[in-house]
Amino acid sequence: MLDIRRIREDYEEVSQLLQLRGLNYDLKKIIDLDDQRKEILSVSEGLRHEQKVKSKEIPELKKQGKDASHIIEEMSKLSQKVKDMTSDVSEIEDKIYELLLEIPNTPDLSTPKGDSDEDNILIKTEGEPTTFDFDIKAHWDLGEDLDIIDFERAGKIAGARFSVMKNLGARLERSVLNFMLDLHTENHGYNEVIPPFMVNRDAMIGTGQLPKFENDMFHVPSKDMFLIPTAEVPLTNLYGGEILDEDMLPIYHTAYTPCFRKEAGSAGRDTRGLIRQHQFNKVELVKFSKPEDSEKELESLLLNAEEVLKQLKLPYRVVQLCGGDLGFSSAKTYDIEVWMPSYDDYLEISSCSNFRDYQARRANLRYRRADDNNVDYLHTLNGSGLAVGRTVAAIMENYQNADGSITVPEVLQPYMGGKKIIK
RNA sequence: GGAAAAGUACUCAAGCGGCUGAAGAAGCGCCCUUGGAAAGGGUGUAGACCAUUCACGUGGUGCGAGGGUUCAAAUCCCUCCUUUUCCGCCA
Repeated sequence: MLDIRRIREDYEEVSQLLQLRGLNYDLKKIIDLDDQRKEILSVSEGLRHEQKVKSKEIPELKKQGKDASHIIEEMSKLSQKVKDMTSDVSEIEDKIYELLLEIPNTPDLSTPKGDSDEDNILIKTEGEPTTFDFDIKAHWDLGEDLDIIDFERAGKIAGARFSVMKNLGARLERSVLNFMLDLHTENHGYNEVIPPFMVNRDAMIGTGQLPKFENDMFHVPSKDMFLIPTAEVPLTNLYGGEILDEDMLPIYHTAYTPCFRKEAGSAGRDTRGLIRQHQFNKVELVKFSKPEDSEKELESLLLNAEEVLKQLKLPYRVVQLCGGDLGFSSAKTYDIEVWMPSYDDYLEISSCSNFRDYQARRANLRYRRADDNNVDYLHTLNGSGLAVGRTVAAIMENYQNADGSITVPEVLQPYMGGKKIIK
């Protein structure tokens, strides 16, 4: 969440940055409440002080065998007043907190204005869209024809937007995620984690999914827990409430997890194939960095994610998201989009974001600086490295052959038991 | 899921409702001793957050979390969380 002091002191700047998102937020109300809070607080703290000093007289009097009832009576009134004011203060604090939770992060200055992906800025393009000298198939047709994906039976046991991977399809999925994890741990310096796939409410608030987007999440009522929509949630909250030493930073984590999303509001979109599922696999990259380093950490994170596509020799491009497309908690996001032949277009396969101190404030992630021993919020970043299901789909489509078979990308062949082709 | 015990500062640990805005130990800082170190002696030592102040400072909060009782809570009551042990179930 935003620092309330920053909202007060840089009111104009914060408002203008938020306008890049194309929506208006009522910051004045927060400031008004904060004014109220301060006013009541200073009075109640004065009374509290009086209460503490005076109540010391009671045991003194009692020790001397004197009657203390008049002081006790007086204290009783004072105590009630303090209690009332304290609860007023905490009521206002709760309100402020609730309002702050609803305000998204301020976009980076470089963020283009705009309200759809058409306003995103093209950063770079790698490779050319794949060309074919035959009629191509979409990955869902390839999958069924090769008997490596079964959508119908998935519907039977779970419903729409689920899939069953089988045979070499299951093997391919596993190969892809192992390849990604190996690349990031062995070449890019990430430490592997297997986190819980369900988290509590606090964790979901910490990264910004709650309270605003509860409808998009799968909820387990009996435990009031949520199926994770991304490994970002458990990983980013890993050090919640802690104060890390500066020499621990930066911390790089990578994790494979399934991700669960209701995809509410996307009815009718991408209904076929692996693109938009209620459950999909993803390898996530998460970084904790010092504030002054987060900008360059985002660039290297992006390169780490790109490297997967480079090694798989899949054509892609990178865009910077405009204000309207930017995620709630993010200050700056690059999307990597892979060439998807059946779409005849690029499709998002990774989102790499710098959240700066926004999530750190929510999740209470801090570190102690070595030079002056002061405590400060650290910065969090994350990116998909990559979405596994979409990567599998992209491989299937880009590597398809005229006879309906699929060539296995070279770097995956060791993971596929040496197999060079799926047919 | 059932039963029991426990959660106090970086760590260990004491704590009869007011003398605990938290004993003691260890650790760490500084000083003495020493040629230098160790040992020994002395001495200092919550962290974080909030308010206020130009600042030194002052005030508030804090004993797993949140409520409650009381003039007053680490201490009494309730709920929850975590850890350990035992039982049950289970990959």
